Amino acid sequence: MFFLKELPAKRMIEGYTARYPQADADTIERALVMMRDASLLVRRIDGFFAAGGFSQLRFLVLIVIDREPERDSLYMTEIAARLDVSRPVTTRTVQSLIKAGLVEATGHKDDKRQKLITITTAGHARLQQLLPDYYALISEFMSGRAPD
Amino acid sequence: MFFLKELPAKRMIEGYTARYPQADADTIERALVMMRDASLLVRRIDGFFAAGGFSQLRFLVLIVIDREPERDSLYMTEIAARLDVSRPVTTRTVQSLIKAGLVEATGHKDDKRQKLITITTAGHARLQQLLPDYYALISEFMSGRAPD
DNA sequence: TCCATATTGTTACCATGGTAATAATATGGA
DNA sequence: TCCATATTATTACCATGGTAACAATATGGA
Repeated sequence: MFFLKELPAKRMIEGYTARYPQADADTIERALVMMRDASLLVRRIDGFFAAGGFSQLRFLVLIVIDREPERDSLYMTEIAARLDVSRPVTTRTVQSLIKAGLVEATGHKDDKRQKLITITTAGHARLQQLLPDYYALISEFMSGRAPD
Repeated sequence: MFFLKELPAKRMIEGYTARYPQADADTIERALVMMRDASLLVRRIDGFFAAGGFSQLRFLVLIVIDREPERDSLYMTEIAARLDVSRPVTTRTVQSLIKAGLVEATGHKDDKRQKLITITTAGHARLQQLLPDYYALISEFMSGRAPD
């Protein structure tokens, strides 16, 4: 997360960057605007999921399994890789999804270390229920934002 | 933070949004790209500050006090408001800055509840030391990113 | 004036991200 | 074959965001 309600005036960034020619003020300002807008949107999304006792990461776990072509399940490590999140966080998130009955785990047929995660019927239902509101929230947020 | 290494193909978003005309696929994709890029940049910045035993939020507290026109100090609530961060987090962050000797607190002249936070000489030095690398990091990140 | 209400900063606690270390299992080269 | 090494998932713990509740203090209307 990045917080700074009022971004620095471009004049101020220029004052800082004048000594360092590799950092031009326009680029810095674009980055600060991006981080602030993204943080506000993430905060809104987190609030949306938290209100339903859920979380964005749990939702994204369902998404990456659901959208996998040719397959309907993924191993823990594959989920971590597709989400670019650490494996301990994947463990915790998937366990909460199992507890909620939205996914289930089965063992690999010969590698006993691996766990195959599959979305349950309830998980698919939850995903379909959340998607429209999720997209509507993003769409509504973006409509109130200056174009890039 | 938002994680999803591979964003959904626009075709997939269209599949989801076809039923919900208010959410057009281009807008959604733009939001997902923004959140992913911003999360990657924030992660890089957090790593940069953590490597020096610091944090982005501590840095931003110094920034908002330093850049305040006509004044060289701010009250806790003012810091929280300018950073759009909760007051408990402000308390904790400012306390760590005090412990590090980078800011100091004095009381309001008649309102005994309020605390005035001022940057010390060491704090100004730290700020000047961090700024060039901070801007260079952002600049370098943005140069490897597709334009909006 | 004085008491209900608001405000300031803090504490306590929860959620969710990370890294380091570990146990169980697989693998591959001597 | 078998032992060093790698990989998978997990546990333990840390950092940093949040809200709820609190004590101290200020304020304003009856």
